[in-house]
Amino acid sequence: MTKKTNTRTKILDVAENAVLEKGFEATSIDEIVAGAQISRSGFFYHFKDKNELARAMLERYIDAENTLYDELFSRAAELNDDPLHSMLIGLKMLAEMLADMPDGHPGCVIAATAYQDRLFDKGVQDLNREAILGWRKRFRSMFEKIADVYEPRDDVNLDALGDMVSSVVEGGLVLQRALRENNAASEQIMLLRSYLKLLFSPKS
Amino acid sequence: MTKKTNTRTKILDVAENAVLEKGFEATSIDEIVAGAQISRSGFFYHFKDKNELARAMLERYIDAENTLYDELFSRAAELNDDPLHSMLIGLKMLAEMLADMPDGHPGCVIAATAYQDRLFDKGVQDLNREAILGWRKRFRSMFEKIADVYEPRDDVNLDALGDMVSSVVEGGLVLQRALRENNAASEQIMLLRSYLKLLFSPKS
DNA sequence: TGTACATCAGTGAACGCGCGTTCACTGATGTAC
DNA sequence: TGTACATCAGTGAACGCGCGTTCACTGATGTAC
Repeated sequence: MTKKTNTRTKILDVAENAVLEKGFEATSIDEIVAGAQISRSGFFYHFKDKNELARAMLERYIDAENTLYDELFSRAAELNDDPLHSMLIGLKMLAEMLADMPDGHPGCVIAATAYQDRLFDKGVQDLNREAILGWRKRFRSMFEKIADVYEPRDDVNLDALGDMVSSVVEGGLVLQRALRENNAASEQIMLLRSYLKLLFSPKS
Repeated sequence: MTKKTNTRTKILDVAENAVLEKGFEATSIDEIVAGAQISRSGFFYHFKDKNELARAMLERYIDAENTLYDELFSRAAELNDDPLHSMLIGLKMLAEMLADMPDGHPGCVIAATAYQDRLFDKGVQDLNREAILGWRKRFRSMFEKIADVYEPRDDVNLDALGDMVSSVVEGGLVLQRALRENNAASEQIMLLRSYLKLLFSPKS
């Protein structure tokens, strides 16, 4: 890793923490450069303005989340061949991961950005949208494989069901933040798991 | 209504719209007073500082949400005596209400505040927390009445299930905002409804 | 009914601080010949 | 191997604008006697 990517990463780390704590607008460049131990102009060497920082943060977050889902559900698929059971294992692992974070998951950059989107240019907003559409597609295709084996016990829109994973994660993290209860998000994911278990359980 | 409450309400209306669009910090007092057609000092006659505006906005939003839930679920109870079916009717009505809003629900003040909580004093954060705990209690007691009649088909934490209503609303609104699809929140509520239907369906 | 005073619902100008951004510059490292 | 030049990864000082907040004031309405 070059020196360049080192400093850049440090800026992004510091900025992400600050933005999750108090929002993008309320996070000053002064504060970021203090945390990253560079000068104000050092920041502008790496990012041409604050909007470009937002885009970079969001891109990095989305990549990390995608990598996490890839690893988690391919690991789950190794543990069980059945599409339903490997999905349930994956969600359990996701819930445990969230619960294991001592001070709770830092929260989701998506939600923080969504509620301040007018501050950003269209590129940042589209990034956000494309990420969620990507997760819809990912989970929808998993649910289709499950539905091929287990006929759903209720008539559901598979796109909406794909979105439900993102929705439950986002909603759970908002709750966790507002309640200051570190297991809120993890419990909501376990309820989503319970729903899928019932929805795809074989008819008796 | 006195002139005082008129102007105050107008300030809150303008502020709420602006905050939902771009966040609290990015909403300037200049912009609020322009929308409410008063002078900057007129604002400070009604609110001693920006933090007091945040508290008032949140209080008003929570009251409105509580009134909405009261009306909706008591209307649903009139339509069907059975606790499960009246719950399902109430959720359907909630989903329809969200779908009927032409430009989508304005979004949730709770989430916007939760992701900027370090900006506010403890009173504002506690208000947020108490509101969600109130909704937990409200829905938990409804689920208890249902569980008395229909034995749940899965072992669920009733507090978490009570939270799930808030979580699905919040998560759905985040999605709706990010996706720019006006029916996202409403569809997520219909999935929650589907879950409750399966969870409390009589064993065959 | 008249007068005196108090409160309400603001106005308008000013202040100072912090913010994002710019600009001229610099020392260390890399590359061409 | 030496020299010249280019690029990289920043520094430090300055700028101007917008922000939240204050303060002295004001005209309209309400209340006491």
